[in-house]
Formats: sequence, C-alpha cells, structure tokens
Amino acid sequence: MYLAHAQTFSGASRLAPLTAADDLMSQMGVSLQFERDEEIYGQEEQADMIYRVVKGAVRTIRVTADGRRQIGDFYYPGDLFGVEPGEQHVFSAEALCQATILVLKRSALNGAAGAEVERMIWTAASRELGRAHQHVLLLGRKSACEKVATFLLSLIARTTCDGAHLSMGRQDMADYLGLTIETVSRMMSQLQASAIIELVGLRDFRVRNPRALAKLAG
Amino acid sequence: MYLAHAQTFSGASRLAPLTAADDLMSQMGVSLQFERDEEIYGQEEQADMIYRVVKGAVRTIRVTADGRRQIGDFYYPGDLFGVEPGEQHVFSAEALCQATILVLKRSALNGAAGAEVERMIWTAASRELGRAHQHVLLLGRKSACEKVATFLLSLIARTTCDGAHLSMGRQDMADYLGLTIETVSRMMSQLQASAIIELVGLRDFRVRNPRALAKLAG
DNA sequence: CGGGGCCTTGATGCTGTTCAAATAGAGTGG
DNA sequence: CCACTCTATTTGAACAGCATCAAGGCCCCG
Repeated sequence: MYLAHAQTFSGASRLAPLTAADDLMSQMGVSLQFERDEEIYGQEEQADMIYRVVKGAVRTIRVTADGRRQIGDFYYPGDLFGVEPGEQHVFSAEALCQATILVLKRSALNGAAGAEVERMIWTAASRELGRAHQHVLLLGRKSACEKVATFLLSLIARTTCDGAHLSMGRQDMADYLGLTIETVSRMMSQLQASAIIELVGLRDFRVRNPRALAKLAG
Repeated sequence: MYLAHAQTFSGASRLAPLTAADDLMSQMGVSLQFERDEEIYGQEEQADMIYRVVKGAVRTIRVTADGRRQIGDFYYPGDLFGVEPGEQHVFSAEALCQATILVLKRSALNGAAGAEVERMIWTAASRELGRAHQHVLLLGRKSACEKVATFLLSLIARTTCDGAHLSMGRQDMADYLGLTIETVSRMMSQLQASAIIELVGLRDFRVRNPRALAKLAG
C-alpha cells in the first residue's frame, strides 16, 4: 500500500451521503491505497483503528487452523469497518480490488469532532450486529439456492441500483454463504437458466425477474 | 407473567459478579416472572427495553414466514439481552424455564446512573457482536459433530464449572446449530459412545474427556 | 397403571460436497 | 491484434452427510 493525501470523497455511494461528520473523518484520517488481495489488517492485530471504504471494496475474513475460510462481510464505499468487540481483531480485512481506505486511530479521537466520529462508529457497530443476525439466519436455515438469491439481492440493495457488479470471485461468495465454489456456480447457472438473472461476463449480472428472485430469497 | 418486587440478585453466575451498576439496574428496573416458553418480547415489537436474566434462562428466536426457526442466542443469569440495532425487535425472546427477568426502560435512563447503565448496554452489545461472529463461523463452516461439541463447550464456559445442565431441549439446540433434532440426538449419542461425555438423564451431562471434546470442536 | 411429550434409533433419500475435467476470461508478449 | 498461458469458472459424475420419514423407548406426571 502507499500513502495518498487525505481527501474527502463524494458521490461514492447513494447509500452513504457525505455529511459533516464524514468530512470530519476525512480530515482526521489518512487515506491509504491497497492492491487486490492486500491485507488491510490482520487477525489478532490490535483493533484500535477504524476504517472507511472510500473507493473499491473490502472483505473481512477468518481462517481456522485447518484452513477453512469464513467471510464475515463485504464493505463498499461509504461503509465503516474494523469495528470489533475486544482488543484484538478476530477477522482480518483484505481489499477485493484496488481500494482507497480512510484510516483513523480511535484512541486519538477527542473533542466534539471525536465524539461525533464515535457516534458514527457506534452506528456502524449497530448495523454490523443487524447484518450478523441476518447472516446467522441465512447460514442456519437457508438452502443453497436461497442463499445465493439472498446474496444477490442484498448486493443490489447495498451498491448501486442497476449496477449489478460482483466485486468478489466465486470463492469469496462461497465462503460468505457457507457453500463450495461449485455449488455457488451451479446456483448461478440455474438462476440464469430460469431467466431470473442474466450473467454478463463473470463479474456482472442483471436481474430479469426481481419478483422471482425475491421469492427464492424467502 | 406476574410482578415481583424489584430485587438485587447475587451469586447467580460466577461470570457476572454483582457490581454497583448491577445494583443500580436493579433499583431502576422492575423484576418480572415468566413461565416456561412464555414470550418476554415479540418479533417486531418496539425495542426500547433492556432486560437482564436474574434467574432461569432465555432464548432469542426468529421464525420465518414458512415456519423455519433460528435461535439467536441463549442467555443465563447476569446476562443482558434485548439489545438490538433498529427500532424494532427482529428476534423475539422466550423463557426456557421459569425465569426472573429484570426489565428497564431505556428511554427513561438519565443522569449519572443512566449513563452507567448505558455503558453496560454497549458492553453487552459488543459482546453480542462477538458471539454473533462466532455463531456465523459455527454455522458456515462446521460439521454437525463439531457444532454440537462447540455448543457443549461454550455452554460449560458460560454457566457453572461442573454444572453441565442443558436448559434447553433438543429442538432448541437444533435451531441454534442449524441442524435437525435427530442429528443433534445422534451426535450426542455418538459423543457418549466415544466416552467423551456422559449423559445424565436428558437434561444433564458430564464431560469425561475435555481434551477430546475441545479437539472435536476445532 | 396409563397417557403424552420428548428423545432416540433405524432406514432411506436428497442436497450439497468432492473429485475430475473441460471451458472461458484476463493478462502478456509477440 | 492475435496467440499463448494462467487462473477462475463451469460442468459432470460419484459420494457423503445430514434431512426426512417412521417406529420405538424413555420419562414425567397424573
């Protein structure tokens, strides 16, 4: 990674409009550039930084001793990540593609501005908990087909309206959904065969039948 | 349920010692009694209460439109629950057995005491997030056997040292682990056949080989 | 002693995994 | 711009783990 000058970022996402607090964060933090698959922070590192995606996308990931991977979540422009309970990170974070990340030291926060940022962090943590609960339901009680359908829908909801772009490869989808790469691939093919989605290359898709997709997602 | 006079509770759990703040909570809240399987709060109810288990045990549960159940977590004496992101509950909470629950209205909190309780709530939310992450890993990447082993271990860690008591039935275990009741039962039998645990009646067990159990849990 | 709920056990089938091979894309150098 | 190579993805076939269906047993409690 390499340093860039601290900058504000606007228009990255319709879901995270630029606010005074965002602007504040930009001024207080440092903007870093990461390459594809580069680690942003590691499992068991100290967790006193807070991160925001400015450009690109990020995954948080946990690897067990015997090599099984589980992806915690994906993050897009405007999203805060790196908020974890406990002193140390349980997940590591990696860039899905070339990404610009704003980094802030939590312990350095002070004053009214710091309090404002702390509020943002708590909001992010709260959203995180909600998403984790969704994730639990998905992993515990959904079929492979439902998992993939749910994933595609939430992807659309979080990124742009029509922009149906998969920032991640099939392996990352599989490790998020608790499936294998083959099963994910099969479900995608099946959705396409049912004319519910249309794959455009490997990394893009269009939803042709949103109703059917929503129904499959449950 | 029926009202009892507000009371402090001590010695319930070695993990949650009575502190000044606990005492505070007791004074500010109301203690209620619930019967087995009685609902404490419902899915989609307003979420401005905070709850603490005084005696007994609690499950949070989510039911989908087509009747699939997913248990979010179990709570034991000393634990706070009911902290959820968003205005409305996504989970409902039910008593596993006859239980005494301390209830507090969040919006009524004020002053130094209120701030102290708010801190406790945030701590609980943070712990909640950590546990949700553990749950995701368990559901996404563990086999039935590993799931059950992990569950038994975490149960022992959360309740008393030797007290290996299952507050919940097999169905609740299954709905927590993303399995069926039959599979849970088979795994328990298998653990017993391997002399790793010993079942004492239906609701109690002893760990005969903690090392082996930990190994199975991964 | 009898009834009902919960748990266990057995037999069978389906869903998703595993292993293996073919194909398609993306990047590179000619 | 095309051929080549490397990696990611798709597809197929066999298998395994867990679910489902169906009895049977245990325990609690009247």
